[in-house]
Amino acid sequence: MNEYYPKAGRVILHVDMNSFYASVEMAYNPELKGKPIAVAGNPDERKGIIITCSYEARKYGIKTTMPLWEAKKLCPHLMVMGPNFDRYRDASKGMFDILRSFTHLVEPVSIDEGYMDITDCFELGTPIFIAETIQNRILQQLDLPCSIGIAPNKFLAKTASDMKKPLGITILRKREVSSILWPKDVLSMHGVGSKTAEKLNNIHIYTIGDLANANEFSLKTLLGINGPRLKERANGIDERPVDPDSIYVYKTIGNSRTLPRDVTNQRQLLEVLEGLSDKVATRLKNKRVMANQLSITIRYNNWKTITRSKKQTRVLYKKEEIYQSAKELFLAHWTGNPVRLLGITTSDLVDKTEAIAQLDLFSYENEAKKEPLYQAVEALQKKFGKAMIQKGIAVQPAAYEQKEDTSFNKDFLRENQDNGKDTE
DNA sequence: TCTGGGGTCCTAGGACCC
DNA sequence: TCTGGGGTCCTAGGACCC
Repeated sequence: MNEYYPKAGRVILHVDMNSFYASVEMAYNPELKGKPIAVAGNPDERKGIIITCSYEARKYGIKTTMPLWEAKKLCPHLMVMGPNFDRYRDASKGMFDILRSFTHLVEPVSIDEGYMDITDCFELGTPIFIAETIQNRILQQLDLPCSIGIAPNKFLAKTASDMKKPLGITILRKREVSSILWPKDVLSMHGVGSKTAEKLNNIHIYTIGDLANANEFSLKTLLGINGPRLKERANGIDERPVDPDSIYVYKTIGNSRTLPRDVTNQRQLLEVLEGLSDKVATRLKNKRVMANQLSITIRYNNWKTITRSKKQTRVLYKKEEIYQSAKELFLAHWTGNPVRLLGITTSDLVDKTEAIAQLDLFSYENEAKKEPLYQAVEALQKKFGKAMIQKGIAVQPAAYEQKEDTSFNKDFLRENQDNGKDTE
């Protein structure tokens, strides 16, 4: 058990951009301000769903992931545009730069939200003052609105930032949890989706308060380790630290594509896989990582989705290698039915320099150590002392091809076996 | 002419090892 | 004529979030 002192009285902010993509579009083109606008995919490519919409559009009942035609029915004069991801990335960078000008303890969780630990920032002013300053600066410098939650931990800060939108600042203290949080529907809780809510309802847990006071054992049986964790959160307990480095740790990198039409032609599907391989390879390269695991996703036209994965024997990073591996999996598992979506995801990622170092270690050092010559030198060193016998980089890669041989070396080997090296 | 694309974390079963 | 109990790795799928 390592000693862990939960920091007493942390001050955590959760900064959440309001209808981010739509707001960026309005900042970019101010004529859109005050109008019902939406960012959506192209319906001709079967991607016609609402990605984000402005507050004016929300008044009509338009929601994220709603099909475009449905949104148009609710609001015929809705202004729809395609996504401009470069703009959103730039705006996101601008926002996080502002946050980091207050403290380095900033943890981005997505393109438009992040946590800050401002416990030690008292010299900058009170938490509310800091939050107001951040909000004003983002509004003035980027013309973008955000909401901020202030609380003693991440869960409460996240919950608080959700309570006033747009341009809200909300404090949620732990002692207010029972009066403010407990009356709410469990489904409204962060981390509880429709499936979990349904399970909870089945055992007569309907509100966050019900969850907070539920039997821990029943929750564990029902939801696994997530059960007790949700109960803790419902009681306002959450000791996760704000980790500014979490964004640098990539767990998976993947790309997927919904095809404009269902495809049954194998050649066409392989072409799509090739394109995806190219994208994934580029992203691996940009992030300077290599992958030990690759999985493909096939979604059929009946919406049935399968994933098939394979642990790799060699680290992947080149487009060709990724494609070969993906192709193999695809051909082994594709039923021949019409395909709606294809995806490639790489995981078990390792830092490129480390991966290369490991490769080198494997191909040079380990192989070298198997070399009779290398072992002979070691044996000599043991006998006469390292100072007397220079080892250096004596073994050339070409020497690997040598047959194992020479009784001369084996003698040294035998001598060494008695030296009590534990095997196994 | 329903239902995007990027992720994280967890579970569960089987293989395999000690 | 009997078969325990860990642990880890691999694979597939599901829930959830923005």
